[in-house]
Amino acid sequence: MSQVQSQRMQSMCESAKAHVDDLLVLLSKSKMLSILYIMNCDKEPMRFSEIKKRVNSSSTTVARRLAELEDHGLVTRTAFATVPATVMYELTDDAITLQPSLESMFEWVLNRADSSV
Amino acid sequence: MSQVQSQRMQSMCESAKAHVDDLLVLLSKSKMLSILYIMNCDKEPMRFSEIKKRVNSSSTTVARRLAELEDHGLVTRTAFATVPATVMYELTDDAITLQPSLESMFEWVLNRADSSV
DNA sequence: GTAACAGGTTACAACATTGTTACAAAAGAA
DNA sequence: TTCTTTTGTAACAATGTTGTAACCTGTTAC
Repeated sequence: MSQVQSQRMQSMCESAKAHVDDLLVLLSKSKMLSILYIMNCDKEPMRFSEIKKRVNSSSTTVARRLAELEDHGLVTRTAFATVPATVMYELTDDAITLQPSLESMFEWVLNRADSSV
Repeated sequence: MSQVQSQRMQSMCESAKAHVDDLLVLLSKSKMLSILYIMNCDKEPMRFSEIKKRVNSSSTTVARRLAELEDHGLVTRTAFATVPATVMYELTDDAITLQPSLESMFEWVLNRADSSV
């Protein structure tokens, strides 16, 4: 850990610790890392059905995860009045800054999964 | 996503996908990222009580997480016959290769928590 | 003999999360 | 008119996870 980070850690007030925990809880929810990773691969806005198909989970869970991401300002939701409905989800700039970490973490996961087969 | 990764994704057999999911589920368990991060900061072997204190969780949960990490070959557990007992946990080389991702992810989390106060 | 310590385990009740099923809206196609 | 589509939501039972409280080991100190 760098000295700057260490100092920041130590000087952090309770409310910031709560925010850190909050974010870690968010990121630790089921399928959350996958959703963020998938959306970061294709930088384009993505439809609900496409996300659902790629993470291979129920509508309920995907809808919940996307709502939580929206609540935290990590995705934007845009609905188009087509028939049938079209809804696009897009990562915010803040979420995009998480990309290097995600990519590096998934690379580790893929390598480990590979070598364990 | 790089072309190499993309190809690896597509050519992955079902069992590898299962391994990926397994790892993502592991990493998504409560306190797991924190434990890995903390142990990666201090590279030294760490005592159970120290880990427990730093992640601020119950013995039960910390013990469960450490056992899961050991099962996955990400930490080693070494018991010393001192009185009272001393047990040291240490990241394996494999787990240490996850460090850059973790550090970068926690930096993102800390920055976001900071700016949301 | 009993208190204290680290490092747990076990049982269990409370709580959280999941997927399933049913439903809805809106409009164009058959 | 009814079917189809996408994008969800609501209710609910099943399942999973958590912390708490009690207990255990082994040895040294009182």
